Amino acid sequence: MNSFTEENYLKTIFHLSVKADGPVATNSISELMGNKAASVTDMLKKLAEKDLIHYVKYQGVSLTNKGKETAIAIIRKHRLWEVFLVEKLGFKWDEVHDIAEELEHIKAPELVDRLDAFLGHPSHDPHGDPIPNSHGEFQKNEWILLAKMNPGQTGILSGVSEHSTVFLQYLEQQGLLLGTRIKLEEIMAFDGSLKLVINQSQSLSISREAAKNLLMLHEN
Amino acid sequence: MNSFTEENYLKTIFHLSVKADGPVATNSISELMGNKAASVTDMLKKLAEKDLIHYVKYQGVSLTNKGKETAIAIIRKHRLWEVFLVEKLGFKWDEVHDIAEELEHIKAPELVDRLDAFLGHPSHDPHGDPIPNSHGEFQKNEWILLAKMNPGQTGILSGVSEHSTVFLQYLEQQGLLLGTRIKLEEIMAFDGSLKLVINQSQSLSISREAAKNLLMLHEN
DNA sequence: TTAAAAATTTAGATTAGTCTAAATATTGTT
DNA sequence: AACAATATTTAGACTAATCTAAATTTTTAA
Ligand SMILES: [Mn+2]
Ligand SMILES: [Mn+2]
Ligand SMILES: [Mn+2]
Ligand SMILES: [Mn+2]
Repeated sequence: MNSFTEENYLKTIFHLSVKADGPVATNSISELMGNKAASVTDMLKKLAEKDLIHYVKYQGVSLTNKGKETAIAIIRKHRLWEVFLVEKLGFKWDEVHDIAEELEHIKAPELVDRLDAFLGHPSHDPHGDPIPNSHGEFQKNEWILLAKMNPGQTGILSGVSEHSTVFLQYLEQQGLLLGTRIKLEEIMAFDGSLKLVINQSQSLSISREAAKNLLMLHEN
Repeated sequence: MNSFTEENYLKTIFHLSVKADGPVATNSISELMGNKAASVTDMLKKLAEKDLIHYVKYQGVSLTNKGKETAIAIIRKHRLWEVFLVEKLGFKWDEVHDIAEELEHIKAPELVDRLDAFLGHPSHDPHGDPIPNSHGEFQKNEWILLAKMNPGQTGILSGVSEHSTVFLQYLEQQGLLLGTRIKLEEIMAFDGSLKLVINQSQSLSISREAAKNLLMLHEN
């Protein structure tokens, strides 16, 4: 069995692999996990030893099939627990990420599938991320960053790429919930901030920083 | 914050304190936890340092108020999760102890009380043990061991003092569920085994070993 | 009341995961 | 191509939790 720590490394490597399409760099893992690069190197050796990653000194890493399966299983648990916390226990979407960070490491093999059934096999977590099924399959969302859209375009806010409480509370305060229709009116030349119209009525301005974490689906 | 390991020691010491009324011996902790006595001594020093136990070299330990509160909080979580697993996820009572052993260490402070409310503030876990409330209060059950009863006496099976899967499956197979009315007919002179009548109809024989783990309430 | 047995603690070692500082390899730039 | 900057790895050290073997204390019982 893998330790709590090994699982967190695998999950981090998985998330980084999705973005960058080459191998994942030691430093990027170090940065995302808040560990020093030297510590990361030690762990990479151990994960390679266990056939969870492909590791070539100085050349970065990628997940083996075994490693990918393991990572996806953890992500599945994380997202199912987030649904549980919001749907059943009444937590708000900005309160559940850290709790799920603990719950995702519970090992009991029966538990996940029973939880999934209890929740009615949800397809997405409270932040819009797809939940892998028990075979590890899940659809890739056709998301486009709000920050990449052009003035005049419209879309539905369907996900967030940052799960921190501060960010999610900010969104809620601005009325930016998942499912909100957003029209990008204008991009300010001065600071790149975005002028929006939400739900065809309310107008609102947000920073480019914020827009980089908002995932949109085109209407159709 | 206390580590996973420290929490398990506190819980073990609490359970041992309930039985033996003097201080708890190093060896008894060692035996129950499956660790060597030398390891226990190391941990006792650490727990004493953190004011969770009273520890006098060679004289055994007892919990401080702080230690007792901590232990009860963990037991509360353990028992609530067991109820969740049985009531909501459909696990059987013999499958949940080990899973709860993991879940009891989840730290999120909001979680417990929300779970408690979601479950409708249950008073007992699936094995008949009382669940402490959020202030750490819980009634002591007036249990008597089946093995201590006399022939002719009748009672309701209300708890078990052993939570292992093998034992619980054995009980289920014999039709010995919580709530069953049991009349003790006779104690065999040869091996001390007990002849029972359950629910006023079915007759059944069990070992003294089994009877030592069955907790009865007198009818009234 | 003293010697043997049992319980407990100490000493010294090991493993996982982390760190800092130093060494080495890779990449980018003149 | 050579040097500087950056990225990565190695070396050596630390903490938490465990172990074995040896030393010490307490208990039992002759
Ligand atoms: Mn999350
Ligand atoms: Mn995690
Ligand atoms: Mn239990
Ligand atoms: Mn535990």
